[in-house]
Amino acid sequence: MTTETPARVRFAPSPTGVMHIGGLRTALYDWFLARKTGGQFILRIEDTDRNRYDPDAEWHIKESLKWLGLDLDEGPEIGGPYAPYTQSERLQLYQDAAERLIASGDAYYDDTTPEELAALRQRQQAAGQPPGYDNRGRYRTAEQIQESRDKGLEVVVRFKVPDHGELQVEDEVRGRLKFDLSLLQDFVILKSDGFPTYHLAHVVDDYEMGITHVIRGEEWIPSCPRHVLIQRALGISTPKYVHVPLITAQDGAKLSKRHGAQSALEYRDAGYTPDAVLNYLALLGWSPGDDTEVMSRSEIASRFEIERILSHPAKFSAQKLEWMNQQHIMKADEDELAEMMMPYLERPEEEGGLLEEIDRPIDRSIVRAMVPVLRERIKVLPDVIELIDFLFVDEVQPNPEEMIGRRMDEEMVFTSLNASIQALESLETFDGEAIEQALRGLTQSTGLKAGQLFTPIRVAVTAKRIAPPLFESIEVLGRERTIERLQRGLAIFSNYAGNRDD
RNA sequence: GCCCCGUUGGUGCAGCGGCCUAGCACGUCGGCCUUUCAAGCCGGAGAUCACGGGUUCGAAUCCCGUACGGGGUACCA
Repeated sequence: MTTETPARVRFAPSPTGVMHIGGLRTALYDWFLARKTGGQFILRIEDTDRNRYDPDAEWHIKESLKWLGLDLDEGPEIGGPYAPYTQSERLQLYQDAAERLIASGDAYYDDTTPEELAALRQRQQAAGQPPGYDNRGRYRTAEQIQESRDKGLEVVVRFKVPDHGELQVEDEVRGRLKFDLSLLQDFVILKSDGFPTYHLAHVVDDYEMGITHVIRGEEWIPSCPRHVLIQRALGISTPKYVHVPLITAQDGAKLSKRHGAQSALEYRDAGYTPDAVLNYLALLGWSPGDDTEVMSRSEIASRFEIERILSHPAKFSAQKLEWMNQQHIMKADEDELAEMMMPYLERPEEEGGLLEEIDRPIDRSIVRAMVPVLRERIKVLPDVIELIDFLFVDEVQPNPEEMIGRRMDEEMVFTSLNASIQALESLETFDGEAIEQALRGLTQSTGLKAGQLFTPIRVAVTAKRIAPPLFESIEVLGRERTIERLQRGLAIFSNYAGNRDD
């Protein structure tokens, strides 16, 4: 492995809503790079838009990172050498930077009102011209600005973009990007409320915090020259830029509510494991270079390379995610898997948990015992519920009709039930192996085929047509309850068969 | 409109000038196994590598156009 210098990377979301999986994927790449190079993974909250601020968002972001297991080295609350890590607490820094830019002639105060801007835009549209600021504020005098201030008009600070020239930016994914500066208008760096815009704030912070790699979505490419311009004017270094491709929905459009779950925690609630989501997301925009798909987080972290990040957008496939989840469930440690299943079983019935009548906390030893046969039968964790609920209730309600399987008659049902009751009663040790031996032996003595023998038993014991393997189920249910159910099944079936004959 | 990025089977990737009669995975179809359901195993269908020009002895791979898709064009990030 090549020796790499430790990367300092930051995940810098804006607290404006739930954490989208696109953002999560970016955080993932940050984390992988930090872990692989032995660097730091930093969380920075970019709350410079007071209008869109959502007080719940920060919690949601942290909860999402925690769930995925992306541990932070620095961030709000936990702190770090560059605290604070919330931009609204760092305003002085941005204001100082803006003043420095004004002093050097790279920025200026602008009192153009929103109304004027709107009117300008309208005129441009009417004239068929491209909309954009016309840099009119460049020519304001200090006196004019003061006058506006006295009148109570709002003043912003704009960055002065060179009128012409080409600016090149090195992107780690796409190579050299070129931009024509004559097409870029002067842009706001400090808003009239004293808050910085993204452009100023993140450039200042990335520098202050020693960020080495800026990993962000490709929607930032067009404004990248602004960032480099600010850096040059401030005389600070440019970090490595890593613009990662977008994640789109099946129809190629931006992922949204319409396309199924979008927030990280929704996937948690739906029963996806963190490892599977992490694995799947990692592959959406990156590949290890060979055909390996199912990987542990440490394997991904060690194989992760910026050079292998893709430059084209990836479509999110819920189907493949399901498969990935299944793969991780099948590879998981059995004790851990049982623990992972518990919350889904325990949650209230109306939230998809076990029936209300079943007392909580539920018996985890039952779940644990069934894990080996459950794991390859579920795609998401809550799938276990309908597979094993019969083990938790006192009584089941088998449908006698279902006891008559394919190529079976009533007589066979009676034979199966009677013979199995007898066989199980006389068993010395009641474990899966003994149960299997005893019941399989019955095919000889009764002349029934396996399917004919087991179908009535399955229905009587589980009241299901689709159930986990029988022998394990019976072992976990216990001799007494199994026999009880077989007898009750027999009674129900007799009643059914009797009525049917009449 | 203008600017930027992208384009390999339905989907996600491999491919970084000859080993490609384009490989893997998901999905799909058929079979085997089998106490149900899964899992597993075997096999099939599915791509003129968006299109058109170059460069080269040779291009999915390099260059240029076109088309299509996406992104940006805010006192939002």
